[in-house]
Amino acid sequence: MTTLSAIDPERKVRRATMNDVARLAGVSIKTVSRVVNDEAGVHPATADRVLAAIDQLGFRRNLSARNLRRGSSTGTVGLVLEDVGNPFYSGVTRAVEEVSRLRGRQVITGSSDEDPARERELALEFCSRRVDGLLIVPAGVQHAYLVPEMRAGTPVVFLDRPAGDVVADTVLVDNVGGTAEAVRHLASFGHRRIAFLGDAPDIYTAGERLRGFREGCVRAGVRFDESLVAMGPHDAGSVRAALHRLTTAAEPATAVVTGNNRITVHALRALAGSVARPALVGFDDFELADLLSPPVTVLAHDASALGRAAAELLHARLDGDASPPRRVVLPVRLVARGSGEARP
Amino acid sequence: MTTLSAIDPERKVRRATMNDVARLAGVSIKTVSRVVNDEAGVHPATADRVLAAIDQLGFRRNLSARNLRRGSSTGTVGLVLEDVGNPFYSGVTRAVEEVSRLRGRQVITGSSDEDPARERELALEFCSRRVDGLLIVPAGVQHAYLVPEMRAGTPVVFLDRPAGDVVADTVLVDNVGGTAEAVRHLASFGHRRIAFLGDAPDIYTAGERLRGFREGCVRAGVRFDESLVAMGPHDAGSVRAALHRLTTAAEPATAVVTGNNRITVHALRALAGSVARPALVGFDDFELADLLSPPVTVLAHDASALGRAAAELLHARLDGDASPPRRVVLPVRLVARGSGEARP
DNA sequence: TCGATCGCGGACAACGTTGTCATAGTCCGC
DNA sequence: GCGGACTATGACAACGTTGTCCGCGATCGA
Repeated sequence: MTTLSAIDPERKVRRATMNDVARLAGVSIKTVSRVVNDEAGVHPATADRVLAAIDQLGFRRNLSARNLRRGSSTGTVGLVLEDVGNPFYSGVTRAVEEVSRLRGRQVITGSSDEDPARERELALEFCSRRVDGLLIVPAGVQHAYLVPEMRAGTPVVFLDRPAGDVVADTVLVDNVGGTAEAVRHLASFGHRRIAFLGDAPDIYTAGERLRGFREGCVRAGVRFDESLVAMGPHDAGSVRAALHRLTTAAEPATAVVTGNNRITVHALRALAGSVARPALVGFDDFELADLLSPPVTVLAHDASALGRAAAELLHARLDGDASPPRRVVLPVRLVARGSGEARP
Repeated sequence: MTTLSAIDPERKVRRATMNDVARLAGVSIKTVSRVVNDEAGVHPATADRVLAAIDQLGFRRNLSARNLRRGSSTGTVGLVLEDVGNPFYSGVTRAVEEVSRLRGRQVITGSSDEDPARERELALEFCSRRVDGLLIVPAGVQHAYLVPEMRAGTPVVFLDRPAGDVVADTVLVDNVGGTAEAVRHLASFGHRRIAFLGDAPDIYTAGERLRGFREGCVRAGVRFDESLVAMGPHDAGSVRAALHRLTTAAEPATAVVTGNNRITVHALRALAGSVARPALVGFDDFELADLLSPPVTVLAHDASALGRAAAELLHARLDGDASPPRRVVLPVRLVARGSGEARP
């Protein structure tokens, strides 16, 4: 095994083009193209010469040029989400990558950090790169900026949250049904003072989950108390403060529904060590929830399923599916593990 | 707010080009180019006409063509790792994205699933797309295939594991030192029968951590016992089986060092509920480790730091840094939380 | 033996953009 | 009124690739 030097003094070597290969092999550039593309009609001996030249020069065809010339697919898909670092979205990313790979496409990702301007910037940048399609977890509610792109034939699928003002394929999870189920579950154990701790209400999922919470209260015959709702806290400190307020009020909450995985984790950390812990059901499943004590009852839904469904929808569009836009709602399952089963 | 139709009957609209814009605005294509690129020397009135035409046609310049023509940067970076879905790597991805964004580059990712062929395929595919640089978590040990690319000026930075047979920038964590420290820690609490549960030994990090384990034993005056080493198990079942074997042997292990986050999690799940749990120190930190009971002592290192260091090294190369290849080793910190502090 | 066919290879244009250079018009000072 | 400097714009080629079409020699069928 020889160890090869990485950074050569002879740095500024121009990349070999088909022209260079053709010259070295003593054929025309078109013949090189034929060899590279496995086209028929090249004499084996000629092909060998060409392949040798390709090898010698380290030639690698320029996909930009190819795509430009062919005017067809660039073999890429753009994925705009909130944060690739969040385990939930990284699960989505992985699934999207998986599906796309099977369809011969690469994934370009970008994190919007809940900033609508950044979402737009990323999506349009991807369009400039002529991605074949876009998968977007919307940060904002205005998506008219995508209309020219969609009209130009770039299919767009929204996931996790719907678009504000365009009609397009959308894959969601059952936020309302899930949260309502959490309330029903807690009420069935006798809880009457149930709090909801959610993210900023202008985030679609947060709003929907609050709606589900409200509906769940109505259905379970539990009084919906505005003062038991805290929308917005999503970092450790604010979650801790909100939780403190909710559990030390005059009529304190005996149970809490947390609106997403991050809030759940912050809440668990805030509650660790406290004596009288409220019962808790968290939206989003997370690793090790089963190993905590008490194990955490969650509203589970599958990040992979979400990514897979969205990517498959997108690829169906790319394969020519021109049916009306679809809205897919994936189920949410309550996984009872213990934290939601304590009596008040 | 008007709701706009997504999939039009008038689908097959060709994307507008600068030519179309030029025709509509009644100027030459070059003038459009000037407006799009904010070049000086265009009459404001002309520029307005052009901008109006751009807006009307939904023109968005084709970056493929631009990059082809300019022959310069494509503004992309390729990231090949094992699995974007793994929280550790998604942290890396996020950091890489962050750094790249500040430098004006997009990230294309691909998961190799520990398959060297797939790693190679992905890396070369990225090269065909003319990424400005490559970040690779090697799956295999042969990287000679990258030499032509590196010679052609594509900088490559390896992260988390070194390359097999090329000299290039590399960012690693202190695997040996970390694991040795774990052994020292356990030994200081009186453990003499310490087991190591690692991934397949042909994975670099697994091998290094085993080496660190061995060194740690020597230094701590603990007998290194081959029979207390299990290399390879990395799914729930095999980890459970290995753990069972190690803790029920004639001279059972009283403490275990687990070789990465997945193995740690499987081990914790296998040990949950068992009465006499061995002390445990896991390589890689993970969310909620502090909330388990007992809280899990880990060898922590920062995924973000790893990604950031690698991405910054890469961008330094892209900015012309031609110094000899560097090897950066990031520290590993033992975070004592409880699971490693039980006496035998 | 002659025309038809086939296998192989090449010349050329085009994809959408930008760098270079040219040109027509305007304005200034002397 | 004229040279020169400057402004605004355009014509053209080129980036690296592939599709179209054409040519040349060999082989084949009648």
